[in-house]
Amino acid sequence: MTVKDVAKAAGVSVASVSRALNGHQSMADDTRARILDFAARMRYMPNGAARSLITRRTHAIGAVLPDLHGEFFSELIRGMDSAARAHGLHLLVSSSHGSASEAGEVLRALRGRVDGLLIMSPHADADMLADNLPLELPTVLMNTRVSGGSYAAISIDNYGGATAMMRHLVERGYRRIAFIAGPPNNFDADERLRGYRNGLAELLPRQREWIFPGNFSEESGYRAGTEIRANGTLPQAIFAANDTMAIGCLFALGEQGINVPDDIAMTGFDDIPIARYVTPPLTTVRVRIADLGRQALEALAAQIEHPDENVAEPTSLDCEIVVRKSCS
Amino acid sequence: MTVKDVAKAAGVSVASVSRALNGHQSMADDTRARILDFAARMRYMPNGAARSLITRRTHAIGAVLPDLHGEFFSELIRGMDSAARAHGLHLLVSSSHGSASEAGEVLRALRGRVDGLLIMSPHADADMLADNLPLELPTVLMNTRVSGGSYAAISIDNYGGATAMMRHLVERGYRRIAFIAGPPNNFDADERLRGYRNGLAELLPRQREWIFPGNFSEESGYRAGTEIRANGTLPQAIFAANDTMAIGCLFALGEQGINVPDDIAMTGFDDIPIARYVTPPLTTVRVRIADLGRQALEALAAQIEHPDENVAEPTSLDCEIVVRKSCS
DNA sequence: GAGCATGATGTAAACGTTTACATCGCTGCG
DNA sequence: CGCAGCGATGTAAACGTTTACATCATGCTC
Repeated sequence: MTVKDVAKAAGVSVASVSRALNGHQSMADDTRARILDFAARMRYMPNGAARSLITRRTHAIGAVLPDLHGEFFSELIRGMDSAARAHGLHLLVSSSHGSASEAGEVLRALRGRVDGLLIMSPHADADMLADNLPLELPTVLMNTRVSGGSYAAISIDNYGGATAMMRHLVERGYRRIAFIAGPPNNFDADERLRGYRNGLAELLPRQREWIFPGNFSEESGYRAGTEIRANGTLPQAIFAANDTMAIGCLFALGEQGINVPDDIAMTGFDDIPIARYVTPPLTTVRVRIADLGRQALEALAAQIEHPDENVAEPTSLDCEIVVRKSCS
Repeated sequence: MTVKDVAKAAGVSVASVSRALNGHQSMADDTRARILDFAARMRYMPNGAARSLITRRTHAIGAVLPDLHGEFFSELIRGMDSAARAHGLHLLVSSSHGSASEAGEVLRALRGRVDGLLIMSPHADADMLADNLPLELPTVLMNTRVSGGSYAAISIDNYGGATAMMRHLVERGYRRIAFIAGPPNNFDADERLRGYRNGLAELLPRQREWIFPGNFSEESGYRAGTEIRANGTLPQAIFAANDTMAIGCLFALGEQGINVPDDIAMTGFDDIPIARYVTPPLTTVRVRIADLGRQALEALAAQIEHPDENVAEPTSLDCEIVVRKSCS
């Protein structure tokens, strides 16, 4: 079923069929109606690849993500998707590239398939992008440390959120505050850690840092929770670099009979939907994840529609503390 | 940057460039190396649209989903994605089509962009599919009531899981069992409801049905939880049609000082990752969601690779009861 | 040394669209 | 009547690949 078949059936040229389908103006109304009728009857559907080839538009945008695990990405994709469909764009998701070379391959494979790229990847540094991105391909970087000029970037204000949380904990009277870190070399994780460290140094200069390793997974939070007694004295509060770890940790504490918030306060980061449903409900830093996705897509769409304009300044999304019962 | 530019630079024909890039056999090793070298230096990346046009392969598959909310879809997409990348396929996700016509549009828009389709949609009945799907496009239906022949289908054994849960509750001695239903006209929701009803009728013929409306959202579970006292006597157990509602309900019960499982037992369906982290941990029906996605994609890939073979019989994925503390 | 098989490379058609340009037939005006 | 102008339609080029087929050089066999 191609445009030719429809043309032959309707007794017109391919150009007319194309014009009828794309709603061009200078056409006799009855001709258009007849063509559309034939097209519908024949179940003709234009071939996207052929169309993309000539129009240089695919109406698809690629989202390159580090992972798809958990509610964070679910929310992120949801935000992107809703904005995408508002712009008539499709969303191509790609994920879990362990290495920079794998991430590079993904990027290269997307050439000619998408009109723009949304990239969130620990491997996305300036060199890697330059190596693997076609020039002139609209791109928005999310939560990345690459900055300065050539790409648009949008981030969560991880640092601001983490310091705000530290301030909150200190105001509530907590002093011995431990931190469960995210994966090394992860932008968000690093920024949150930096917020913890600087917050501690500024607000409680006497206190030592107390950091458990983690990798954003429930399991790593759980592990941190089981090691909490290891060096004798308990912390008064634990600040996990994301909610998922906080929940894993909460679970481990529960198993040991440690009461939250009476024995230890617990806080997280992200405010994933279930944070309010765990026991006790989790005090956390709200990140409007879906908004992040939505705004990133909007920025990308703007770039696609106005390719000549300069790329926008890096934007960052404010966070806000959500107080619940996990922190008295 | 096209194949022509590379050819010119390397002083060969476009055919040679194409052959070098695609690893064809009959080529002098040094020629190939030289071409590859030029291609790399010039940052040449083949245009996917052009390639698709001639090869009739896009290496993309479309996932048409009803929604993207919550961990269910996150897991599903993750399962699909991991299988997809194992087959060298990209995943195009599309979601939240409220109406049949909107869903139809999505399907049509995918023509020529994908090698196959994974469809999970309440609107996907036989007619609608016939109207909007190009003939011969490999398709796998997920959790749908359409059956019988023309399309491959893979489902969760919702009915079996729900009856198994009823059996479990009855064995534990619960008699007054309420059910929080999912959205009307949703295949999974209907099957689970059917499991509750038939289970009740068979195992406890004396007991009346007790059904709260819901729509799979936390909020609707919460609402059901607040109405639990409405008709005087409390149920002994509540079986929610999915975990998300069970968690919302748990939260509402907690607010009213109703103890789970001592006052009321609570069970869900899906075993989403956080089900084990709520308090009390949720007894539920485990559905291997990621596996569902993975197997659907495998079935689709098989269809794509062997288009001549008959479509496989509808498959269904067994569920299993996961006993946790929410049900003594 | 002629003929031939073989392997390397080039030429050009094909994929299914869109669109610039050409053509054609009217209408209306001088 | 002739011609400009215009609206409707057709023709064909272009998009960037892949690949069937043609060509060509090489080396081998007899």
